[in-house]
Amino acid sequence: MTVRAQRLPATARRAQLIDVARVVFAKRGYEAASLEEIASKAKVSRPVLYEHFGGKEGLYAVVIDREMEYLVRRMAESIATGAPRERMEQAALAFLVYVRDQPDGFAILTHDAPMSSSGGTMSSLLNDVAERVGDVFASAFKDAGYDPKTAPIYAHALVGMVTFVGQWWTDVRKPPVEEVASHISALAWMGLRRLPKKPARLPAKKA
Amino acid sequence: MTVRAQRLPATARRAQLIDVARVVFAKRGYEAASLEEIASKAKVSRPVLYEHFGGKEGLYAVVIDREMEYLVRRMAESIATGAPRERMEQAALAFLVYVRDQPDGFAILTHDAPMSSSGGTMSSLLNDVAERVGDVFASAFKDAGYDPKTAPIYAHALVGMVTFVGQWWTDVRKPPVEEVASHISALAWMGLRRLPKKPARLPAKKA
DNA sequence: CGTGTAACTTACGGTTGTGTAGGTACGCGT
DNA sequence: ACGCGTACCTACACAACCGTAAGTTACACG
Repeated sequence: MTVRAQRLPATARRAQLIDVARVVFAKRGYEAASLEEIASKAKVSRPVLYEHFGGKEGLYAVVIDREMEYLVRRMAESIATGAPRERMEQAALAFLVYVRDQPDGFAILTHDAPMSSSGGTMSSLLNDVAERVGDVFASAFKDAGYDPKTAPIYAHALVGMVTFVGQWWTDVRKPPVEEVASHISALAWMGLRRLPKKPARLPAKKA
Repeated sequence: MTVRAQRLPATARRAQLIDVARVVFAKRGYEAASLEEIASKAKVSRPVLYEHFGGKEGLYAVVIDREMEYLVRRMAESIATGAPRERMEQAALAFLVYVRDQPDGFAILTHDAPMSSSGGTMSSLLNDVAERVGDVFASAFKDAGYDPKTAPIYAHALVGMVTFVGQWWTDVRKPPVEEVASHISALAWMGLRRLPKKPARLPAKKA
């Protein structure tokens, strides 16, 4: 017989459950994750989850929402100021810092999302991020005389770069993200043709 | 009562089952796919699947193996000859042609892979591709005086670019892959700084 | 010190999916 | 036409989940 759970106020319990669910969804992905496991890791019985979130989809939605919110805010802050090249490097760095400091959150974003219950296609969460980047590019392209219709290509290319490198870095955890970010932005900015031997590190940005 | 399945020789049935499984795994991902659905789509009862592949993991393993084999062969052929810049564009093009012509196969590679049954981590299939690219880069970097330890960064960055753009292209299906490939390789080679207004198309390569 | 309500639980029903045991029919070779 | 093996099926045992109903404990407040 499992010991009775410690009684918590609703909001506190809710917060704890979200934290636990984050970890489980990160490790297993949506499909393979079970409410059973989440409940047991939270030292609580399953109906509590239904009480708070209505079911698996509801819980997942809350977790996703929080994570996207967090990431997008961080990215937006990081690219608010500076010259184009600096913004790009800052964006890459912000993303990689997220990968480093919130590995569970990052894992969730890279896992398969559940089907939209009406049977639609499987959609990558990071597509939303890429689309926002695409908007930025589209207007910049317009000003600079490039074809704005090609903007999504470049936007997705850049998001794909950092995402995939981030996944690799998660395994290796070396070198430090600042160095990785400078390599990535060097590649994106200079191209392979004029790759600097050792990309310069960004000066620390003051908060 | 479902009609009795048409009797097929083992090898033919096996081939058909792999084809059907490919489609189902592509649409659902490993976890959400069920042998039930595969069997029914193949107009066959479930035990037939066990007869041929031993179980879900076995079937999945066969499908994956075929797909990786196919993709890697295509990529290897495409980068066999030419100057560095051309090879890169050819590689990107080959990948995107695969995305276009084998959408199911590509979907499978981008979906979550099942856990290695001993409880390991979820591994992206495309990591293997990136690692091969990494080897190419490592030796090239050594010759050119770059730090070979940074090669994986660039390899993963490039694979991530085409993968993510490929996923986007799957939704939009426009512009033609040849144009997308030339944009991508222009970005990777020239960098954002010196982006050409309209990247030149590659001359058709003779088989 | 009761009493009501918020927080949690045990218990059940139903569905879906994996894997296996044992039986049936098709059609080829002779 | 008659085996006989290959191909295939029905049926079952079992486990994992999801979701819900109904009951139980603890704490706050009059």
